[in-house]
Amino acid sequence: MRVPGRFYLSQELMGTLEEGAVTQLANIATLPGICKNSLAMPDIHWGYGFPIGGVGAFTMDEGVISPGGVGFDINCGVRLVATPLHRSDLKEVKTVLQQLYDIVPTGVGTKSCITASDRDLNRIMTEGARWTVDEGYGTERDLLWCEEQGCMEGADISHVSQKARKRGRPQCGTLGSGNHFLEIQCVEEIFDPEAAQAFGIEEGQICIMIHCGSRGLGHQVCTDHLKILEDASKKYHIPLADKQLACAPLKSPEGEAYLSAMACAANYAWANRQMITHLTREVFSRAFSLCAEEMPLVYDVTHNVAKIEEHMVDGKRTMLCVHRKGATRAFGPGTHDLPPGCDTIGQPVIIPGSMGSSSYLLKGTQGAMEKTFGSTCHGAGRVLSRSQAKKMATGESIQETLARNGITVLAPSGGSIAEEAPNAYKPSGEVVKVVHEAGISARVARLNPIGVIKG
DNA sequence: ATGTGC
Repeated sequence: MRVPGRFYLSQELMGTLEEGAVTQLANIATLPGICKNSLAMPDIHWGYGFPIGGVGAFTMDEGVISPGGVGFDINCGVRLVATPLHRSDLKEVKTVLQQLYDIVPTGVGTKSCITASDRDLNRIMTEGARWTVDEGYGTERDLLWCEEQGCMEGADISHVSQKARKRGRPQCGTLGSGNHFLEIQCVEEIFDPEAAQAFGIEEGQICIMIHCGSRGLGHQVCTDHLKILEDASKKYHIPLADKQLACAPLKSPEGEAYLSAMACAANYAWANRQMITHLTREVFSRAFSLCAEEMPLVYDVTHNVAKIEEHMVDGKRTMLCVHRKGATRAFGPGTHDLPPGCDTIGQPVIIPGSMGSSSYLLKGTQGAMEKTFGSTCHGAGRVLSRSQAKKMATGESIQETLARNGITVLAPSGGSIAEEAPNAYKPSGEVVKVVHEAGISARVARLNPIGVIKG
């Protein structure tokens, strides 16, 4: 190890720590150009190369870029959409949930209501959410309340394969599967009234949370470039503790090619979440006569990406490539890329809970800038594998249990519910408590699900 | 995560 590995965990979560994930945290610290520490958030679990919940920052001169530090679902992320509705306005959740389920394509291999043309796809990959808004599916304001305004610089479509394009074309505007979801939630608790007001959130308010990523396109970009970077690791004589850490110097043609293809996939994911936002607004417009302006975006975060950012290292401003894999940016007050009116507050941070458990709205802090390259956790984090979870309970029994707690769940199959059982994940409240107490983000609000659409 | 698997 070139630097120490550091993780954030509580006594309560110690039992969830997998040895393999700790090894992966150590492996990150062996890579060239690693800066200060390899880091793990309290939702750490075993992943491909990097652990999920892992953060690694690398210097531009000596450092590397690794697809294993981003994940297969490039720009998997979460957005929160507000409504003017109060919980008392939503007595019958089943009808509106069914309408959402009917309009948002859900599950593996599903196709969108629109198939993007080749020219559309070029714009989706270079302009991200801007494309969706320009097509009439959203407002200018949506872009302001989105990390990077929903578009990452440096996207070069020449590094995205035809295979990736073919998979991506029919999928813009689809939810996907696994832990991806669309939830109708209610703001249960406000911890920080000033920040909640700045973010446009109040107690009792109905919101919609959308969790999804770059679908088949991002997956294919990752697969394609892993192959290229496996060869590049040998070419540049980078010793790998694990083949899954395939990487290339940031300043190499192979490294730059991955970064530009990754940006294309990241932009696709933002266009995708924006399209799903539009579909959601269509349903609420019909059911409650609400226009898009009455359903503003609270914020949109990515939790699977690598970004070139400036950070203070030993008192010096330093450009770094920060890999966040199952980790969320949590920029504090006075940083750049904060949404309107949030300069003294910090960026909104959205932490989805597991099915049936609370999600959280946090804010970024100065502590995150000092300790974690402006990063925090991304969610609950798995404790049971999908196959283990499936053996514990049937989808139907989980659905019944949640229904008794007033939560309606719609999913393509019982199996997809069983894989995402609440007990397959760490308790989100405990994960959030750790990042709050460590000062790497701060609680603003807690939201509880009322209706869940699982992918 | 994924047209789910060497």
